[in-house]
Amino acid sequence: MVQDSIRTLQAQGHKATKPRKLVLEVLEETEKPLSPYDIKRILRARGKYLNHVTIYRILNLLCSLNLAHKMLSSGGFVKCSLDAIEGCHRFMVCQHCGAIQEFADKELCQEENDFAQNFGFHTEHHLSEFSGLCSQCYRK
Amino acid sequence: MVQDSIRTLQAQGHKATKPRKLVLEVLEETEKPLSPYDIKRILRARGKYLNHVTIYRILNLLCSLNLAHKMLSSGGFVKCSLDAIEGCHRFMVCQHCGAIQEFADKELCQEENDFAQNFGFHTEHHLSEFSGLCSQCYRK
DNA sequence: GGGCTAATTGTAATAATGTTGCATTTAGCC
DNA sequence: GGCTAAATGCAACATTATTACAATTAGCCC
Ligand SMILES: [Mn+2]
Ligand SMILES: [Mn+2]
Ligand SMILES: [Zn+2]
Ligand SMILES: [Zn+2]
Repeated sequence: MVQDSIRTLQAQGHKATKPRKLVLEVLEETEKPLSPYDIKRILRARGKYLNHVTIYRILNLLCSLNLAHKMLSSGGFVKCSLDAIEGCHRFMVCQHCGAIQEFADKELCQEENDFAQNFGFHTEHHLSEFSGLCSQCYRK
Repeated sequence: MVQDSIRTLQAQGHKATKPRKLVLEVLEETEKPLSPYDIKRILRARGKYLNHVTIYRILNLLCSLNLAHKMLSSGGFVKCSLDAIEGCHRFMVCQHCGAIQEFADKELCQEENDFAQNFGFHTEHHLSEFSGLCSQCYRK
């Protein structure tokens, strides 16, 4: 919910501005990764004008608060729906329809940590992205 | 080894050109993610001049043959050292020194496939990146 | 509600990154 | 050593991203 994100913003001392609400709404409705200029175009089509500099700044802020995430493969931004496990960002991306599905799994984190440990590597953050077909697209 | 990559190139019907060797050498020596323009700068400092368009094209080719990989988090390119499991690209990145370590693990792939299956998602490709500290940097 | 002020946004200019079409060069082959 | 398809270079352009500073606004106080 956009409203939840707004509350988190305010709880951290940031203002609930109109541009921030607009960006959050677009991300929430679209449910697909969007570039800053995608967001600008979508808003323009609705008669709302945001400067691209503003959009960049808003996306940076949202990511720093884990309210949005920059997709690894495409570089597009999505709204985070889960309270991610600290430093862990995982998504499935349908390569047919583009829909994304966020997920989290403590066990997977643990196994990855153990695995890396074998290399002497001390893991702090996990990023992972699966691409494939969502259930709807797979049926076809 | 650069020589291995060159052989793979030729085996696939591509030419072993001087620019391709230069790009492979830089990637191999550096062992850190590099942008196309990073590569251009490094070569220029050595008195070698490659057009950025050429570098883009070489990196595209190398990635399409799985001889290089575009890092998820930074967008930089690295030389692949392993014959990756089909459609699976995994790296650890030291957030202190920037060194990267490629890895592969069939079991992890299987677990991820199973996990996604619970969402009805049919996984084809796995991308993952851990960030943390390599053994050297961790000791300090 | 109306003013105050720090936070936020807009503007303009610039930098960095990436792409395209076509001329020129070169690797691999005979 | 020539031939030719493949690869590279060049020029122009398009897109994406950042910076400095001016204008606006959200949240707060009264
Ligand atoms: Mn993230
Ligand atoms: Mn790859
Ligand atoms: Zn789908
Ligand atoms: Zn390190």
